[in-house]
Amino acid sequence: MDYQFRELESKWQQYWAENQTYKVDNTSSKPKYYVLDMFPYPSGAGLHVGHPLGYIASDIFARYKRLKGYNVLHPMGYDSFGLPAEQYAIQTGQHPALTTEQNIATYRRQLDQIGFSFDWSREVRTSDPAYYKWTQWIFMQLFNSWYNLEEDKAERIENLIQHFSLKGSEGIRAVSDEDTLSFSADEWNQFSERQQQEELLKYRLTFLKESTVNWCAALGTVLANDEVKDGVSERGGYPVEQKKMMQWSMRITAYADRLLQGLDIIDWPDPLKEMQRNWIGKSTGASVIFPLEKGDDAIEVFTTRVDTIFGVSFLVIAPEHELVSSLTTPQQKEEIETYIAQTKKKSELDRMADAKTVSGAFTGSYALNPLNGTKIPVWIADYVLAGYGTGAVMAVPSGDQRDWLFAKHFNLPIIQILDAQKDIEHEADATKEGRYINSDLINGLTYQEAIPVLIEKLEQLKAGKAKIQYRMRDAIFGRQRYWGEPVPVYFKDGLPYLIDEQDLPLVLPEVDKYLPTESGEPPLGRAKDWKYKGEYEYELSTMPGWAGSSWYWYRYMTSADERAENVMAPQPAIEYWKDVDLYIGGSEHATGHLLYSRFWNKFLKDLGYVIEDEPFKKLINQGMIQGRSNFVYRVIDEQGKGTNVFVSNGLKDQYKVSAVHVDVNIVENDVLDLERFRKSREEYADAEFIFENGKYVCGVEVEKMSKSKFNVVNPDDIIERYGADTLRLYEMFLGPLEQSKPWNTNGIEGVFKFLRKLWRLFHDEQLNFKVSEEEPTKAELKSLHKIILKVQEDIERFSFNTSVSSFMICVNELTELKCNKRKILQDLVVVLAPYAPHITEELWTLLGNPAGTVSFASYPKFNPDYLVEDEFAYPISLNGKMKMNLNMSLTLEALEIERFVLENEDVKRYLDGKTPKKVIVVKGKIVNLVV
RNA sequence: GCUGAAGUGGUGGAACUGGUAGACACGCAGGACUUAAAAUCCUGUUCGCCUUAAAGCGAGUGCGGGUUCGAUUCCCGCCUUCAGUACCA
Repeated sequence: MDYQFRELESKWQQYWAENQTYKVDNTSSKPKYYVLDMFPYPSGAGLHVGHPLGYIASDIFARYKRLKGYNVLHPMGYDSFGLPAEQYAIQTGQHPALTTEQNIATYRRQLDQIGFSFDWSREVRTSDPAYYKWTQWIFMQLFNSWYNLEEDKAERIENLIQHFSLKGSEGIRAVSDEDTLSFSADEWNQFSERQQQEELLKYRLTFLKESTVNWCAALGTVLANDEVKDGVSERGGYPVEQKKMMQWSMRITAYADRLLQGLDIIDWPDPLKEMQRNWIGKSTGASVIFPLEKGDDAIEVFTTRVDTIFGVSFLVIAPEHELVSSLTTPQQKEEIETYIAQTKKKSELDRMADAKTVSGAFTGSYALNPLNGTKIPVWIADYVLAGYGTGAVMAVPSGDQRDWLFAKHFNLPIIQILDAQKDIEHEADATKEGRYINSDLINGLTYQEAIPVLIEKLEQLKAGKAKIQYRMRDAIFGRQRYWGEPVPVYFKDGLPYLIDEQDLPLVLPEVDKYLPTESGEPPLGRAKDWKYKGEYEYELSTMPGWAGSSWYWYRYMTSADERAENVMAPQPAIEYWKDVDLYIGGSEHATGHLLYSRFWNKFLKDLGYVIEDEPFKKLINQGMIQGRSNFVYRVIDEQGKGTNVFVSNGLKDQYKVSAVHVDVNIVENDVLDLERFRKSREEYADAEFIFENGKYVCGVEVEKMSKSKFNVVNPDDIIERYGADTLRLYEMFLGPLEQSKPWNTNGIEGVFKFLRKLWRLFHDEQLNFKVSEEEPTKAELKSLHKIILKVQEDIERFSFNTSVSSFMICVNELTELKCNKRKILQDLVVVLAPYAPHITEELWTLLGNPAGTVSFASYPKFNPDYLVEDEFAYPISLNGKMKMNLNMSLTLEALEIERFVLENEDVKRYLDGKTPKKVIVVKGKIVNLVV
């Protein structure tokens, strides 16, 4: 039989499904290995050829680990809450659950035909109430916890309440809001319920807070910082403005330092770790309090260069700073108000674009340098951000370029503070070298010496202390949307309370429309009779997209039928699987999903629900698959109108043309299929062409893969034409997994030919299955063991593309050797099985093995003896330039090699009578003659 | 601006710890089989020079330097592309 990939692939896919071949047990004597893919949002467009790239890689890895004797967990599911389904619901009135259901069915069908070894009994969907019950449950745990800095971990809120009632607020070191009260135990006990709850809210790890949020009017919701790109929403590109709103937040900042430290122990790509470090943005410095010249108020600043404090010639506070109005003197009032009005008008985008122009206004008031009492003018300027630090900076023009520009612009003094600073008349010099001058008590000291002196002095004066500042903000945890997890909270007297645990899940109610209410409340406000215990108002916002994906890998640890109703994940399962050994996904989740997941994981660990500090031990980023668009060039006539004449790419410069996207599916190797082009659109029906070399060649450009660019390639089409094994191999063959690259179907024939060639090794001329029982030759064994070693090395360093080439080389060699020996082919089948599971399953069965067992065979043992050579064709180079090869025995030592080489006639000819100055011999590698 | 990644034939890419640059594949050209096409197979294919040919010579991994017997690989400077981030005090 010929290689009938269609029959063969569907046969095995059916077999695997019916026999639950990839169902995994939570008890096994084998070591565990957990391979996870970032789960997809099931969009209406279905999978394009770029989506499965990472899944194929992880599947190869999972299958390889199985062959290596591991018990492998490789699950898949859907992040099925999200905006697109809701936007679609708004437009069509169709319930997002229905759309989502349909989209998942499409995804499932597409995934199934690629031949993944997923254990589907463990599937999760974040929008399934049985799943989001536990997302809500985790929210409740967060609400019922606070962060104890003494223990450096989260604890139950009961501990805090107990402490308050016994000792008051004394001795509590917690991550909390700024405005916590100081009280005695008696005072606490006399607080009303309301006062107590209000106070506790300042400590809870999820809490309600008035915060400035990114409000996206077009989407009708709040967005997290990582959902806003360049001042517009990441999804849809709508404008985003700053707005103050009461919002649920997550106290992720409590974990900032642990999130930072954890990066050192996980095996992730460095750029990704770097992104997380930047996002967390830890800076070490000091807070310094500048008392005001008049009144009792003071301005607190954060600085990383407290050593420059004697170079401070003015303070700058953010226009939103709370002291602005009290600082503004009557004479300056108009100027300040004009400036504030002006900055308010500027959008985020303008502010960014405008980074170079200096602007600001003087308040008219002065502060005092706490160390020497110097009078310092206080200015406002929008380069100081209200949200970072204290919203105030001490300006040191001689050491900071921004301050320098400001000082020059407004004619403020520039004070030199280090003798090593040079040319501060022309720009700031941020050096830490040299010794201090003009600096009072640190004059003559170095940077290293000055810091402790200053910190001590500031503490003594109660005017400052060493401080660590983070850029990361607490995460806003609410969206004014319908299609998300309801927050399990109701309100009594305006205060939030959790619903009873036994009332979980709080199921998403039905609404008549998926739009905000007339009074501007979120869509949940439309739900009829939706009240807790028929009485209390529920929270109307829903959880953000990242909620459901922040713990899902634990849900996979048991199959659907084993999932006990009363736990997030059963303890024995967590103890067995522990963490994810390999996580594959895109780097676009660097500061969102991957940070939030680590945060929730650490929290769950603090409370003792999970075991590992870090959830994802090793992570690989797969590169993005870009689209590769094709263009035709329409000739424009003298009137500037488009004609129906199209000119081939190579000749387009001779005409006035406009480029038009053409569907890549009617183009092959950049040559246009004219018939299909004419049929593709009515206006093209009588198109005429100007050819080059008798063909119409299309132009090419790399762009995002999208429908509007007609460059989407659907895996279904590839599978229909070449089969899933070819698709899998080709996606890997395209290049290194981690590199972004455009999809180009042009080379796929080569991979397909390879599989046919492999098939033919097992068959005679008449395509009858035929293998020989003869003993293999040395050459055949060498070829086999080369591939055994190569694939093993490649997979372990995630270099899947090089394995595919090596498979081709191996099959080419075996074809050349006319090898059809069972002892070679059977091992080759196992080595190839992770990459091409269908054809290998078939060949494995033809070889007489029990059906469906190749996945659990043993990876062949590599024997280095078969690769030992007795001879080597040494490259002989002259001054490092390769000239010729000379065959020599590998037993020869350096001196013998040198003699042999110098006696060779051809070498003598190259030397042209000269004697080499030096002869470099590297045994088994190279000979280099230096003349 | 800062941080990170990358730059190799017509194309995707290989060369893993400094040791034969261009493996493997696509495309292209030529050939075999065929009435023809498809499929399959064979040969060639970095560029330039020289040559009827065999062979030979020279250049060559973004650019300019350096270290080394030897550099795609290490070091210094620069250019370009992509990604992240953006007045972070």
